[in-house]
Amino acid sequence: MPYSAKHKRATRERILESARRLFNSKGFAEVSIGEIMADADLSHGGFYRHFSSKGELYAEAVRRFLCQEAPKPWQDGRKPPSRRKTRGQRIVDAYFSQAHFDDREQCCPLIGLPSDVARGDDRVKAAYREVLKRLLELLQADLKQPRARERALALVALCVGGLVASRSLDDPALAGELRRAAHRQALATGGWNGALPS
Amino acid sequence: MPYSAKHKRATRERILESARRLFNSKGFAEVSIGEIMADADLSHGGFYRHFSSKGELYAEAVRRFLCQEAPKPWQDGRKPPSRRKTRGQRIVDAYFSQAHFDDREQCCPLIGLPSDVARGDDRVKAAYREVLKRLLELLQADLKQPRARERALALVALCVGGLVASRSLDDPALAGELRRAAHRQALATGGWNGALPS
DNA sequence: AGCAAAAGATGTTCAACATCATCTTTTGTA
DNA sequence: TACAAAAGATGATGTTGAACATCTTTTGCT
Repeated sequence: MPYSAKHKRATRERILESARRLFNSKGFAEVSIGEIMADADLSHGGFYRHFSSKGELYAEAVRRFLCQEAPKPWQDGRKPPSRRKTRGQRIVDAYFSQAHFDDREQCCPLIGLPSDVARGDDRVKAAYREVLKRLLELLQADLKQPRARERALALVALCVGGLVASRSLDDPALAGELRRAAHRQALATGGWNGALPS
Repeated sequence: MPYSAKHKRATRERILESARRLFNSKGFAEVSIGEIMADADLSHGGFYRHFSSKGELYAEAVRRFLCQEAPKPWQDGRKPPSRRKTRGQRIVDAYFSQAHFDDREQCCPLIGLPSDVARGDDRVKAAYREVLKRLLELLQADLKQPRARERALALVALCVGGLVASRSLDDPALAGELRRAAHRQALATGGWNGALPS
């Protein structure tokens, strides 16, 4: 048997990785298989050795994206971990950071592909739900206050809305204002207070 | 000159109306010109008597949609206007209503087409900004409290995020919970309190 | 009524693209 | 080193849809 099984898996990963980035920044219909394969340094024809259709690739790529545990660039902890912050606050801070705002490819999938998810098949929707639930549970666990769940839900809405809306604005000043206001509100909702980074 | 100028304008409106609804529920790439023209009871060929390209139609339709003043179904005031509510609260209540959630075609454009706007041309982005600003100003004017602008900005984020995220969920119970939590939080942020309608 | 000009319908062209068939290259195994 | 089987490349096919050319219908005007 030629080619190690490892190689095939690695190639498959390369395709998925390219697909993930391209779909996330441009959306399903705006990306062609040829584009994805070229991005992965392959010819378009080899595609069907790995996936049976564009839709299957999409579901798989989005699912990977939504479920991957790997830390994103905007989640790095380059700054001193600042032990004064709770986990929830760190999440919120990362979420509203300029880096996250700017990162089209690695951003939180909850905001990266809202409309495609709505159109996607069941597997995609299920993955979206899982990710949202995970974020929700993280936040909820952090809030010791009464009505923690409701607050956590509101935080999710604030995070998603703050980023989605500001992403859509062509006025950087207004976009920044919106993002920071949402951030500040999120900190208040979480019961976290202090200076704003980013 | 055959056909009254009125007729042409009316036809153009029909096309725009069909385009608006279809684009809003399915997105740019997923709708064909033929589909739009059929929806408007016209053949695809006549399209170019009114618009020079699909992109132009899109920009125009979205712009119309974003800027139209006509009240949407979910903004109706069928219930007793309840003079206890401020304008801001009425907006927020309408925004988070079940009817608004369900209304794919007439929903607030800020949540209806987030990803298409990001890809759209400058006119589309400018229109999006205008709408968001208008909503922001409405809310801000309603908040007499200190930091009214910041609160209004946070409200916008809550509204957009609450709807976008819950729209993407395949679990109706969780979606409803998220929507109601965002609603409740919005009421608190606005300084409005009272029972929740839906 | 007859005409002309514009609206709308019908059909064509062209490009993009998903899918697939087939050919070539690579590499593990004997 | 030779072979074979799978990976990957090349090229073909069919479909879709945007854009456009051209034909037909409608209707305001004389």
